[in-house]
Amino acid sequence: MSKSNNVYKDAYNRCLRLLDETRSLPSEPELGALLGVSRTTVRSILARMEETGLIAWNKRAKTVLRDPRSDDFFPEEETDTLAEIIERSFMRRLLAGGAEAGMQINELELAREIGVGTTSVREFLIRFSRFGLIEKRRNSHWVLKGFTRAFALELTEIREMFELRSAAAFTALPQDSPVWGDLDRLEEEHRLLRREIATRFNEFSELDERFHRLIHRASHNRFIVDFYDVIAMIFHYHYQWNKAQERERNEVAIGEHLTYIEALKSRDLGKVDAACRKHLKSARQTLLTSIPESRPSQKS
Amino acid sequence: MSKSNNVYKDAYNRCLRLLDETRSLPSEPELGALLGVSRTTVRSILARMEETGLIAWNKRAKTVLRDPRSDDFFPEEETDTLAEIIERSFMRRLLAGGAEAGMQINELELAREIGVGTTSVREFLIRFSRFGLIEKRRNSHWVLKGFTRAFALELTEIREMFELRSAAAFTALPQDSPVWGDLDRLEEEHRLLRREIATRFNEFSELDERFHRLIHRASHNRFIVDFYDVIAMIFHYHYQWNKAQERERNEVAIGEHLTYIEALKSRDLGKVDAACRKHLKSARQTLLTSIPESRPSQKS
DNA sequence: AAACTGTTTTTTCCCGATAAAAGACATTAA
DNA sequence: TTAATGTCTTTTATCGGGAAAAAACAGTTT
Repeated sequence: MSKSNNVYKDAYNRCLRLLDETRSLPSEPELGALLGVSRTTVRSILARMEETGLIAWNKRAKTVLRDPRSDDFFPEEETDTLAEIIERSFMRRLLAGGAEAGMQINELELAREIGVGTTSVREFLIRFSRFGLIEKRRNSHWVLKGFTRAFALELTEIREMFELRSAAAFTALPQDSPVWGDLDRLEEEHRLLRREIATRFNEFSELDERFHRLIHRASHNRFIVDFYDVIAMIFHYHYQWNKAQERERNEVAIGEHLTYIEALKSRDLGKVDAACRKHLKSARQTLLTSIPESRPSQKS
Repeated sequence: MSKSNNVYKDAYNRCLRLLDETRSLPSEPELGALLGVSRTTVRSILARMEETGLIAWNKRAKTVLRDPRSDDFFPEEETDTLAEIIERSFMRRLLAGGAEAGMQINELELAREIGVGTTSVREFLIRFSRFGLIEKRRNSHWVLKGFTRAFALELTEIREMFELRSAAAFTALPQDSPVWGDLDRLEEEHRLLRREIATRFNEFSELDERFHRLIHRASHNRFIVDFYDVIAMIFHYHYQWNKAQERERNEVAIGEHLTYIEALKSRDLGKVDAACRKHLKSARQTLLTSIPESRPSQKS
């Protein structure tokens, strides 16, 4: 067993949802493009759909025979990539306490615990290292630096630097740039979400990420754009971790975003700067309050 | 053959150089700390040194019997880590032309060409990806983004942002901080190098890196400090690539560094800002001129 | 009893192998 | 003659295994 077929399973599930909408499926290359997989995988999917009586498949004709039932779907947990599985396990350990800074990370132990090969764990750790939470000792183990107050401050310092610059670049974008349309749509989504905040408040984090990524992209700088991955990762887990006053926090953030959007649309640099600073300051505050204050270290 | 013993060979060579200086070697743990390896490796080294008649080894007594000859050393190329070997091969390909942006990178082919396993190549590519020169397509190959003008501009934009901030932080450091001593020593080295610039101009790049790292460290921000790895990597290969007017360029840079150091010591923020800006501007210029202007693309 | 040496266990690093997935080539239908 | 399908080849993702190196443990020496 060398490679799981999660790509196939995930694409299969997504393809099932497509079945509801049409009477017949498009061509193999088209389906591949739609699902983001190769034709090889598309054909495996079609083969199984034929087998389970979902479609009749003869060359170009792929007729839908029946609606998918819930037991046609592969279980959710089988559709995750190994990287996702490892990241989740790792972050659970990291956030579930008992993860003191300085603690060493054992590849073999992690691999055994998660039930995967060491290679995958190694690759994960290498990829993960750019988030600044772990560090490698030459020819030796990894060291946990910890999700500390210092980390949050360093992270937000860069974030503020980058976002202020991106926001300024944003206002300088020509009127016919498609970003203005994107911004209008995001604004609309914000207004919608605010109206239904009572029930949909947990949808904010996804909207938040799309909004900030749009702004960062205006920098046209790959290092700034890529850095948002670090922020997104931290906030992703932060949102899962810190549920205190989630509704209120998100409501406030939506308001700040709308002010920020207005400022961007006015193209008034002073206003943009102020709105951006204000929002980032409160974002930093929320992040900081969610960090469990570690006992003051006995000595330097 | 699963793992080369380059750690042992490299440490052995370094240990040989130690032999010149003393009549007897220190304890095993001490030697390990000195060479940065474990006791296991130290003992392998001692075992071989005894075998080749370099030392007499009996428990604590490790007496030097003769001076090492040049054929006692392991060949240089056997002391490199796999990661170094792969990086060098990869960068040679990248800089030796024929590496158009958009070209796809084949792990298997790279591994075969360099004569290493695919795992090592994969790990290298993952580590290397943070430099922003390559990018991974999900479930598929890597894509070369190319060492282009755009890359250099994006890199230097961040560099300038980070260094200006670090330099400002530097001036705010208390008088009793050890960095002022470090700075004095670096200044002395600069003066020395300037005096002997005619013969030692190629030693500048190493001094340059130490100087800028010292400044970046003052930011106390891991993301800023880590980003210098990207700059160092690019400049490392840039120095090997672009030898045009190396002496002149380095002489100018030394002058700029000295002004910059004076400014830091004066703790006058305005002066620091000006000196830093001036130096970074000329550094950017040198980098830009070394980039082969690619033919304007036929169409978007 | 502190610091060393001798020995054993564990972990890291790296390869080769294999199934999944992508990609290329050949063939056929509209 | 274009765009699909059918078939074959190559590449990627992942595992298990084994040597190098680190780390832990036990026994000695000063």
